[in-house]
Amino acid sequence: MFRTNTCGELRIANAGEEVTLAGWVQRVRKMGGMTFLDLRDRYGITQVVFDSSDDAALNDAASHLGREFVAQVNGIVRERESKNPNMPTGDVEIVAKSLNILNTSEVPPFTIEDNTDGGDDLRMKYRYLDIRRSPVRKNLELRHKMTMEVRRYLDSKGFLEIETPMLVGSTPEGARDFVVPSRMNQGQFYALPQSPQTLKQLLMVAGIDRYFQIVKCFRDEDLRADRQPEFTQIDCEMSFIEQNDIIELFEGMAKHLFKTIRGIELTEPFPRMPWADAMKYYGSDKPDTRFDMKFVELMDVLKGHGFSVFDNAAYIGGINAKGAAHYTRKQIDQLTDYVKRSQIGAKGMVYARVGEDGTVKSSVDKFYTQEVLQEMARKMDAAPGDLILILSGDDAMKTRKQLCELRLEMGRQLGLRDKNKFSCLWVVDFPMFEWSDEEQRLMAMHHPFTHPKDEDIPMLDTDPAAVRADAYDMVINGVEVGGGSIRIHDSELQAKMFEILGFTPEKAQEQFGFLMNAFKFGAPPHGGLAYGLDRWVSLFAGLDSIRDCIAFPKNNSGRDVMLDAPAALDQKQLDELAIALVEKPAK
RNA sequence: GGUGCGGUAGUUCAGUCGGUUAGAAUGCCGGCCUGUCACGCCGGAGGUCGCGGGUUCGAGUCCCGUCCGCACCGCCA
Repeated sequence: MFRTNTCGELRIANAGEEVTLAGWVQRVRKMGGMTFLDLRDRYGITQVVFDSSDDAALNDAASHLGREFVAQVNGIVRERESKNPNMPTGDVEIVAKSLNILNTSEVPPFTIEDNTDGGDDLRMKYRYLDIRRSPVRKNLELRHKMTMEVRRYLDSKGFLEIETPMLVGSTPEGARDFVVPSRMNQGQFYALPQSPQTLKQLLMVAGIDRYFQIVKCFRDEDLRADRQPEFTQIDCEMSFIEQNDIIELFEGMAKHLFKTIRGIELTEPFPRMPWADAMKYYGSDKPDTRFDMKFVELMDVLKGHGFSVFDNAAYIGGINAKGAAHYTRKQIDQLTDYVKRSQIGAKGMVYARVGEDGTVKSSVDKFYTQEVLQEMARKMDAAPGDLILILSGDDAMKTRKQLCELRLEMGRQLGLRDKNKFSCLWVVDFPMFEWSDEEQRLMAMHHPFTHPKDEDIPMLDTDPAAVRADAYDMVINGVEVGGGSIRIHDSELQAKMFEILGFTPEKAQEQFGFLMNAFKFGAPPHGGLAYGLDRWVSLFAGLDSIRDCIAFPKNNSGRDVMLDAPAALDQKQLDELAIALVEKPAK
């Protein structure tokens, strides 16, 4: 037998047993006449002891082991003379009888320990070494456990897992496609799916009724800490349902995951917040509701008192940072600089402290009487010790987004964004469309197959920008962990949607004819949802970046630094594909 | 496409106002050590200061360009 046990399982009860372990050399401690070896595998670390008074040659061999050598050790489990309470196997050690070096190793470029000395770049280049570290391995284990629970839950609800193709056609709308040239159809290209959206709808037409798939999706857009060019969705679709059915079923799945993965029992229904409220009170369609600090509009209180910045503003809004009146001038200046950064773009920030005696001291005292400031404080629900921060601007939506950034930063500074606290909600009633300045047309906010709210359908002809959709996002701690919608199942309505989106009937037929044709053959009412697996795992693992729960992620510029991909193709391959590269013109 | 921060020993970093031979920790190599577990002690090796140009008597340090990494904005139905 290659090994009788793993390096994580032996306990005091095993004392006296003869065992064989195999693993990697974590560390060797040479004490002269005796040598301690920490042997590591996926399951843990076990100490092996070599004693020159028992076997001098064996002790010598052990003392020459290098880090990350692969070794097989046979010996007797013994209770330790001095125990290590910090490790699960710390009560025992293996008294070595034999040592077999299965492979040597070069010195690794960074330490294979929980707190490695390696930087991100280096860890990615040697990801196979990084994954030997338990924090990374645990994230992958968590991910595995989550997919198991997802399958268990959805299976119990009658869902079928069905694979859809990775090589599909490119579609307009939405993100840029990754494209794959076709050798057999020269000059033509597949696209990798941004999501199996239309295919799962066709499965509904096919009568599958409840479908899911844990599936890779591809979007050729710039990366972020929470965005990879390939990512995994838990993609679901159901027939003969209403929005509420979907929300309840997938809220059930969220609760199942919280319970089985994090041991958190969520009993209350998740709040459902209309999109308009999310924007009004949080300036975001994915508010972090772990803390309150809602926006309060202050136009009526602060406008018209001779402070020209506010007098000319289209929006004035404040947040109440409870108990933050102790903020120094320097801290407030830093906050001002924060919101004035080009990424946020506020022009300035007004602040007001509520003193212990209840008086309000602001940075714009010369424009406002204490009465006005008191009225503002009342509106803000401010108590002694609170700090009020106010932004204004001539574009209400932009100013709200700036205030949103300020709110999140204050939440962070005040320690209100605890990674072990979870606040879930549904954001519902998204707008159907949003205006694109670049394209000079309405674009689908969710996607072109989203069903408008029944009561808003008449407005498709009169005021399409005001139409709301049967679309919903699940938001946890300010992270959009999933979203979906009721779909259009009527070819007439779908055609109208394409028309509003600026498609000619010919173009719509060319791009989405397969879907509209399918709808002519008895498409059932249907809808669905997709959860972002990477984001869920990151949230449960308390990670700052989804990269940490992906075995082999891409870097900031979409490169796999381990594989050194993407890379140029051989001329022969290009010729087979009939692809000619264009020299980039010099700048 | 844009903004910010970073790039110095294998690794993580420090390096003052531009000034002598560029440092620390850790890792690595050698020696000592029989109860260590971040073992300890002694000794040693290890540098294209990302790359190119400029300013200067003199550049790791200042300026310009460029490459790479990270975070963010745009973008991401």
